[in-house]
Amino acid sequence: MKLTRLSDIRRKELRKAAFAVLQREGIAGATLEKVATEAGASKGIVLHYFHNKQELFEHAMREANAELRDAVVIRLRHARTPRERLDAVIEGNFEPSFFRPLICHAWLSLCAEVPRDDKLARIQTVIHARMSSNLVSALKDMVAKDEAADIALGITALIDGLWLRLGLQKSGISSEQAVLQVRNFVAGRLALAASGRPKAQRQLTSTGAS
Amino acid sequence: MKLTRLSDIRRKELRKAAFAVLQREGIAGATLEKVATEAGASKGIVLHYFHNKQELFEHAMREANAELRDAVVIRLRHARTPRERLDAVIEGNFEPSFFRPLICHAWLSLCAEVPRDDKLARIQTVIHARMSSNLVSALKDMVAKDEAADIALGITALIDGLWLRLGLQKSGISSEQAVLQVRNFVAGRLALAASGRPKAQRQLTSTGAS
DNA sequence: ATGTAAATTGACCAGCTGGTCAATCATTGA
DNA sequence: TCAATGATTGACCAGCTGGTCAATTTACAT
Repeated sequence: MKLTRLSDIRRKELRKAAFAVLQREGIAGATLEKVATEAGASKGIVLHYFHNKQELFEHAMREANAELRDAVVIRLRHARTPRERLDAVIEGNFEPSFFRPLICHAWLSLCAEVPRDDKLARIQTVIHARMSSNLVSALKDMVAKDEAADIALGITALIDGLWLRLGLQKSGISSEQAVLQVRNFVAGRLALAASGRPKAQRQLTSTGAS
Repeated sequence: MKLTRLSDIRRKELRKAAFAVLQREGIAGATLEKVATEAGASKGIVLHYFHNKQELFEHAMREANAELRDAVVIRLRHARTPRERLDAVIEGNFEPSFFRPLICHAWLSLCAEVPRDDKLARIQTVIHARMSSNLVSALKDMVAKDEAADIALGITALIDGLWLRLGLQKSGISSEQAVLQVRNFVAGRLALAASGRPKAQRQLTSTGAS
């Protein structure tokens, strides 16, 4: 009854190596040979533990997300009030040790393949569902249910967008800036929800985007 | 004095073909042969008009962005008040004929290569600077200058995030939803700015994201 | 018409790709 | 001790890649 079988260790090493190569080379330049070298092994061993290239990178995406998820879960454990749960999700998603351009680059490369890889798409769906669920669970005590869902969608989009900025802009933003930006978004939307309108404004100032 | 030299026409065709292939195949699967076939030409002709593969896709990114930029510029031309200019930028970025998953997929693939292609990085910088400038120019009449910059950053990130959601989620969001989401963000932040604090809240509820 | 420059093709190449496979090497349980 | 199982390697392959190039066709100014 070994807690860590050798195969599990190797597989984890290879997943991490795959993600590391993705950071440097992008999806177009990430080859099995490079992953093997990164892990200090031969190409054959990679295909011994993973059925093919696609499967390897699917596991790399799972691995990377698991770390982010844990950052949120740990903070969520210490959260008591809805507000604290909200902050746990927000801060967890910008955990300074993860909120790094290189990690964003690798993540972007994986996201870019989502349309052509059903497994990757499924992982994305799960990630988003979990995030949405966490957020709505905290928000449902503060605003109406559908308003909560709408704000949650905004938060997830804003988080993704701030990550994107980190990866694409040379002088990327800091973890603190990002957290502050999301907190202000929430504060603004909550203020709006509290200030009268049962639902946030509809096309009052519309000039017709169809 | 021809308005459209043959070479310009070909180059435009090839840029569009490159972007179309990017939509289907992603950056990893986009080959010169496929681009040539998409354009109804031979591979040789692609390299006759573009020095190499990288240059081709750099021009593809410029081409795609130019269309989005024009959607904004046209709306901006009819805008009189700061509020209308704001809406012009927001609605332009979700122009229904462009706000499509396939376009997002191609765009994502290009963004994923930004870290390894200085020209792509430069284009991204220009795009973001233009967007930021447009937004701040409209916001500076409504709030303090640095608050305007901060809100503009939030808007750009939110727009990017909503695009990402469109591309990654099976049941993507609609153009109208996206516009509404950004409008509510702006309304919330403006309400916050007007309701007392000279600058949006700082770490009042912080639990320490370092 | 005719000569020149540009457009276009397809053959060609060396290098790399993901993936297979037979042959070793290491571990371990009995 | 020794068979058996799994780990690991490196040789090998067919197919595709970006890129070059000489040859041919087309367009056009004179």
